[in-house]
Amino acid sequence: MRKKQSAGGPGIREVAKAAGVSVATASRVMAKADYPVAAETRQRVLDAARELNFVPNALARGLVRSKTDTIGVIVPGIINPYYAAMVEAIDREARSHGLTTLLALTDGSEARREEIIDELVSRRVDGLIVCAGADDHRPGRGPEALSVPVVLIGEQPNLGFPIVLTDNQKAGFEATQYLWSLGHRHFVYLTSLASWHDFHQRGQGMMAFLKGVHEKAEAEICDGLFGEADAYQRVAAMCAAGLSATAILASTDRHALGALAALADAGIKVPSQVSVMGFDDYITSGFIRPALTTMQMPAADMGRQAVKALVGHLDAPAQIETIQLHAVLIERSSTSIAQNRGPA
Amino acid sequence: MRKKQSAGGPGIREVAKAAGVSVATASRVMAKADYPVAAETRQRVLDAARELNFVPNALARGLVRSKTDTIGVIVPGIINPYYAAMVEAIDREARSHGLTTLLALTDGSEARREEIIDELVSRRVDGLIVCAGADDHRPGRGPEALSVPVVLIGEQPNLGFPIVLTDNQKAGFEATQYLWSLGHRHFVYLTSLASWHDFHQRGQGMMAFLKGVHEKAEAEICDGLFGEADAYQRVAAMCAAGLSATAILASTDRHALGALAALADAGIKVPSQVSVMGFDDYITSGFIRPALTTMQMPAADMGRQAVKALVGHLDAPAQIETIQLHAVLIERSSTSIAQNRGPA
DNA sequence: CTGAAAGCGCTTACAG
DNA sequence: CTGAAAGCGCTTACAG
Repeated sequence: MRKKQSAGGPGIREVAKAAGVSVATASRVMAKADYPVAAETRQRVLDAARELNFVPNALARGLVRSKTDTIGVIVPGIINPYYAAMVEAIDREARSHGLTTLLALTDGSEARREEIIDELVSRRVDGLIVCAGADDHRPGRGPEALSVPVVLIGEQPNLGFPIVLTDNQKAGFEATQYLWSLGHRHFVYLTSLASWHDFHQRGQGMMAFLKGVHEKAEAEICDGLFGEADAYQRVAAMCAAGLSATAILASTDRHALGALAALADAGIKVPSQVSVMGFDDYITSGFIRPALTTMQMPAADMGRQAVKALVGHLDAPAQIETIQLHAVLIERSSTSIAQNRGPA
Repeated sequence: MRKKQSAGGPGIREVAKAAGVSVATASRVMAKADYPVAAETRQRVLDAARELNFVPNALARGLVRSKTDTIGVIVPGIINPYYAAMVEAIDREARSHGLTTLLALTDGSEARREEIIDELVSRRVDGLIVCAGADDHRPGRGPEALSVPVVLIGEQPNLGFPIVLTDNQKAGFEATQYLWSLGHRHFVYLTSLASWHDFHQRGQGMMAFLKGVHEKAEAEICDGLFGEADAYQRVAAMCAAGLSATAILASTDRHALGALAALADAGIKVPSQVSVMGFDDYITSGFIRPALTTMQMPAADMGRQAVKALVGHLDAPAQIETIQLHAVLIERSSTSIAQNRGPA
């Protein structure tokens, strides 16, 4: 490379020249607000930079500093409002720490996830937040194989990193306990596959509760459901065959929505004939009728906690910790006739 | 800086040394799959790289190439499924062109948007996709002030860039035409502020249609609504005061959802007493009961088109073009009693 | 097919 | 408070 590139606008050298200072001084003014530089000199540099419309090259800066002030965030996707809320919270929290978020989507593929990690590491992110896919099983690389600090969100096989979790089992336990307190003794649990950690653990919580009661209870597992449409069809089929359960617990509001539609189309009244309950509390859930009772999962909070943990690690390599959060029961009219009105 | 940094894993120099070749050759093997290198030499480099767990430094690479194979994507947020779908589509399309997406969120602030542009330019993205906020008014910088190619998505004041648009006015026109064909003559349009371009134009389309009919029609604008809750309260108030309109057109499914809840709580039957229709077609909309008739906006398609336009510009500075897409009417049971069953 | 060397645009000890 | 210069880790004309 023997000749100067002209692309990319003015560099700090042009700014220095225009201000009549060395590039070292120009750099100090531009990059370190508190570095002692004579006020008048500083102003000249600032003026020159503005004049030339100077935008510093973060690539060069990152290269020499071995630090980019960025964190990589890996999620399966953002169509799912659960991850969308998580990502927005991460972005805000990161920004408040002076960090820029680099978001990457895996589409739920573990292979893609590993590619993405390399991609992000090659861009020299200062840290990584990896959000679990629904059924991540292949462990990723451990701390020794990765050159950046990592914080995990959600159940996943990677051991040895700090991790932020919501107690899904407890949430399932409490949801069932609530339905039980309403008098329900026959349950259906709508779920996807046992490999989907969160959903599976919610189901485990249900079973744990039912195992602890000293009264006869029935619970059917209806699995293999992936979206609203699956849930709709399976519940419609149950209704056609004669639904004997009085409570449907859905592993996510998405399944609950499909179930509610199927029940409505079959002429079954909710909650007087059947109660329905979900997990997540999507914005939608409070505005459908009947409004959906649900266990609100703290997606945004998980995101925030993960950033805080990561920033902690960046400042000083900290202990491997597990941060445990909890779901909150939001009671609405799909389970309780006392809650039949109001906007949410 | 007098001493070597040890951070960041092995560099290409270590790989070259381990393979017994020059860094030039190592670089060629790692970065240019088609560059003529002796097969055996190539293999030695590849082996050494794997052995050392070499992850190339994208910062250094970008610095020397003046090219990062990244595009910056600026959106207000991703909680809104409209933008979430757009961003996912952009990410996939970009990846298929070998580009990585850098996503940044403005929270709807024009000031943040401009900061973000600088941030992204400083990271030397190869191009930028700027998705309009609901009421972006302050024009951003034009092509002459920006050193990267830009493609816009959605109505916004920036002139001089290629732009991908959906014809909101036509969508509003067609929605109204459809409701009219069902016999409705008295309409309410639920919207936010006149400054929200998309919503405003949908309303303009409604008015345009009504202006063209030779029969008496009434249309009320109900504005200042921002979410489901606002729509709920306003429609609830209308119901309490005696609703005289027979058709409610909501500028977004979110408003429609609030309206449906208010109508349900007021005991007003949809669609037999009042028809409700929205825009966007969120996944939810097909599963609520009554299922929501809506104008499906091609968010994903807009994203894909924007990437294609941007890639075109990258390859060869192209013409300033406007790509116009269209909404699709999805008829469901909230307007038509013929459509009262089924999963979607 | 391969290598030596310049250079991308910054930051930062080091030396005033 | 300021500057000269080395160096971050790559890529790429140039010259074999």
